[in-house]
Amino acid sequence: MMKKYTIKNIAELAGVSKGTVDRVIHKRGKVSALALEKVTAVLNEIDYKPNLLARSLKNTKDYHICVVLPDYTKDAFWLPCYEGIVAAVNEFASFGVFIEPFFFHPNDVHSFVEVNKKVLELAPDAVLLAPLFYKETVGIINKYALKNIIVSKFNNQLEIENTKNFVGQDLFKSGRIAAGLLQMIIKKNATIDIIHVDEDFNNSIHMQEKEKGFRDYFDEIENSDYKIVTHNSKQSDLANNLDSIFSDSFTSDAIFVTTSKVYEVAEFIKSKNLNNVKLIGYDLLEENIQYLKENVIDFLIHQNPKKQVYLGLNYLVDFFLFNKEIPSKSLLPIDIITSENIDTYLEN
Amino acid sequence: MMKKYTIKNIAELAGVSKGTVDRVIHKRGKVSALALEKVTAVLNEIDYKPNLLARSLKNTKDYHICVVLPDYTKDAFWLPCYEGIVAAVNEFASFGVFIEPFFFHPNDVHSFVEVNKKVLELAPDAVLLAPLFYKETVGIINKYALKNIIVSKFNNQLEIENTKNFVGQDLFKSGRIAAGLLQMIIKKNATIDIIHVDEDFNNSIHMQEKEKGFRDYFDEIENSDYKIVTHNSKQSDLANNLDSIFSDSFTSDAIFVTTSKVYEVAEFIKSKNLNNVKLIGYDLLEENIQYLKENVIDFLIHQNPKKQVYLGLNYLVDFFLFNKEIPSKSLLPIDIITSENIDTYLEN
DNA sequence: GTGAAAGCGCTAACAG
DNA sequence: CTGTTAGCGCTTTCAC
Repeated sequence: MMKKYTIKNIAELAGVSKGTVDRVIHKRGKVSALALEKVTAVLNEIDYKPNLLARSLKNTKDYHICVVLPDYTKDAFWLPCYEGIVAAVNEFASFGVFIEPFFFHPNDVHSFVEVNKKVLELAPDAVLLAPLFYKETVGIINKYALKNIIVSKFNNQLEIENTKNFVGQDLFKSGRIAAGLLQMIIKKNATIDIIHVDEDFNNSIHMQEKEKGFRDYFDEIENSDYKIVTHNSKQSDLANNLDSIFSDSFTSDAIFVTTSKVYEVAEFIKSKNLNNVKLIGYDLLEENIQYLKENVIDFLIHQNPKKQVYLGLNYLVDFFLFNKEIPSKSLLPIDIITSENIDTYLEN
Repeated sequence: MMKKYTIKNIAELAGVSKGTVDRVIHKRGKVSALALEKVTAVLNEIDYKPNLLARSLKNTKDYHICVVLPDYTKDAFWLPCYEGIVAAVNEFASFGVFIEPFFFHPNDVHSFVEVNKKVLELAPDAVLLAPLFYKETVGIINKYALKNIIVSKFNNQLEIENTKNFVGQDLFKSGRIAAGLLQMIIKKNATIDIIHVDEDFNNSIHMQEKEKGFRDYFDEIENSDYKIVTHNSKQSDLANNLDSIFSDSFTSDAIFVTTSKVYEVAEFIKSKNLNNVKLIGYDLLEENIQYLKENVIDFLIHQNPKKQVYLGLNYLVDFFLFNKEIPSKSLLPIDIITSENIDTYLEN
């Protein structure tokens, strides 16, 4: 067990003052060659770890972080993100960090732009945002950059300059995972339908990436002939589309829904008693959990939105308070959820 | 956005001194009714959050935590635990917390006792331990308690008095999860073998709990007749036992291995070309990962030992530094791992 | 180029 | 019972 050193100790050992030690440690210059040498000699001898609490205390500055995300009353997918924010607000308030959520309408570019304008005027220290709309995000991010506001993204991995980091999942892989799971529980060369359910198509890059991964998996299987058909459907047209998927001339063995709207498909399957149709989709919405427990949905893939937001905020806080580096990208594990392990995730 | 208040602010608002405010906040008494009233009035008005950095800085005490766990060179299961320790050591050293690992031999009660004796003499502030041996653990924990050393447990949930908390998983549930996964990929009323592979039987409560959950799941399925046979096998006898499981007169459709030694079974299955036998087991050991990727193992259940240790340590640190409460029990999510999502867990 | 000193917010010791 | 004061470790300002 080694002794703990403070700046004062080092100053004494090197025969200089605390101020000089500090200048050396932070490379602030204005140090004579001799002093520099004496201090570095000591530093090399011992294992000095600055006391991060003290360092941060000195900096009595308050930090302000805004989170820009879709309104969870419009799309329940975003509810856990809000919970992540609430958790972070409580956790970090005691350290002088204020976190504030700002909501936009998930299908309305205009509200996205407006809300970002508002945030821009507030000039917080950092913004964590769900960049649903590519073009508009590019514009707004540049404005943030001009004001030296740090921007982090979560959930949607748009390749954009000037952002500090991204927290989310690898969507291609998540598509492959869905495919791997389905393959295990369906017969060889089955007929599979991919359904992209979304009100608008702002989510389309997301969904396409998942589809690519899904198809990639089945393409790799040798001597096989799975029939995979893709459908784009607005939520409102879904019933019609499903009717035709299960019409006399067609039928489906399994369905992969690329969004959290899988409960809509589950409802249809349950009502039509299509008990043999395998179903896989995304996210732990109330309705999805219900259908999972009833085994209408076989698997859910957990995108962990709460953790995404919390982690994104945590990175920023550690950066501000303790100068910790932020990784440019953190891809979270992709959790497979069944009716059996769901509870262990909900307890959290 | 609300203003941030300090003790000084409150003192001014209440017309008393900082000392008095501190006494009120910490209920240290020795405060006149009038002063008490004035201060509480102010506290009710505003939302005061003490600056935890400052509070902790004042307390210049160093904390010492010992982790007692099996030697990972004897059983690779414990390697990630060690990694969790290393991560925590680096993370928390800057806050004046020293964390030190102590290893015992996983099959040797004696070494467990000896190592705990050594730790006891060091008299750290807290001990995080993997309580492999029930009886001996009870004895040692009482000795820790006498010295006011906080004890936390991880991995093995022995019901023991005088411990601060437990981090681990619900083993019964993990057995059910294994069952649910197998059921999806085997034919109805298949023959299933449960194999408890372990050198000694110190792990037996662990394994039995998993078996209970596993059987519970199949018992619940109506109108079914799955044939489930349990085998206890030392690692050294495993080949013989497997030979008899797959002898002419018997055969198995699926195997559930209740420990991380599933790779031993995988090796057998691969060498005998038993391609149709489904296999599920525990933990992300190198060998297990290899067989998972080759699809010899169908599923692994991830017990997240690294996270268990890190979280256990994190609780202790937050308790020491910031007085955060420690939950008496935290059950981690039970992750389902396939050849497709394994990489997303390894990147971490 | 360097040291001395002040102060971040909180706690604890001490004098009154 | 209460106010003042010193000091945790670090940073920053200000004389010299």
